[in-house]
Amino acid sequence: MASECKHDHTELLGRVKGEMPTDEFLSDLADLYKIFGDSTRIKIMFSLYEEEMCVCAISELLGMTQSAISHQLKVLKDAKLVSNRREGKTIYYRLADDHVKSIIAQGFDHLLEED
Amino acid sequence: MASECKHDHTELLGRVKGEMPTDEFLSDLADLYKIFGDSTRIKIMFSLYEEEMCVCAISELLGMTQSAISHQLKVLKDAKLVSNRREGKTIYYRLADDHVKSIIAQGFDHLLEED
DNA sequence: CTTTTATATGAATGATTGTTCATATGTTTA
DNA sequence: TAAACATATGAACAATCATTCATATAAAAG
Repeated sequence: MASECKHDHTELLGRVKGEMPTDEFLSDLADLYKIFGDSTRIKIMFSLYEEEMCVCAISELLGMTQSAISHQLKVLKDAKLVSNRREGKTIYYRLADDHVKSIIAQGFDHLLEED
Repeated sequence: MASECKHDHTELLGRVKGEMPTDEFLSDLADLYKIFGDSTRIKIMFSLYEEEMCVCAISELLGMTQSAISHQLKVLKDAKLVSNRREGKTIYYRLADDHVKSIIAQGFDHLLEED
């Protein structure tokens, strides 16, 4: 399956391989970024950046159905990127921790700092 | 299309809306993270973390076909996350800048710091 | 206890996307 | 210039996934 070129990479590959995390770790890392890689979810997380919001407020803000928002909130919650609390019939969501904020801010800066 | 709940969110929505970037910006942000959200691409970027590598070395390292690697390198290059140089028949790829490293490192830390 | 309100969820569908296969491009060597 | 080598790329296929629709759960109000 792999390449069939005639180069000799044994030295280089040995070095690089030694510094690579496990496949499992790298898959987890990809899965984490995958969650940030959807504009609906990004918008939800941005909405929650400053304060908590209930589901219907988010769906109103984004102009999307309550169902679509609930599905994405579930994805975010399963990934522990948001948490929630119930108050009567209403459920309020908030960002899980400051780490989420810093990841958003990081990509934000990257986009802004492009020539 | 939007929610039809009876809550009054006008005040909240006004506040949050004022701090939200444009849809276009948030889509670009999602697109950026989408690129990090694939384990093959993450592995490629990690491979290039310390030093440049040619295509066949990467495909040998990851145990994947040259074609698959080339396709993903194109995605990474279009997003300006990697750049390359030619040396005879061989083409060497490297990370475009330190921003890519810091984004990777950020997610890395997030995974490591979980309970 | 029935109705209303707020949210969650399963199934279906359409769109996106990663890999493969075949082939093309570009460079060196014989 | 013909063959070998390194990489790129278009088309096809399979798999993933975001949204929709219908419906379920759960709490409050009447």
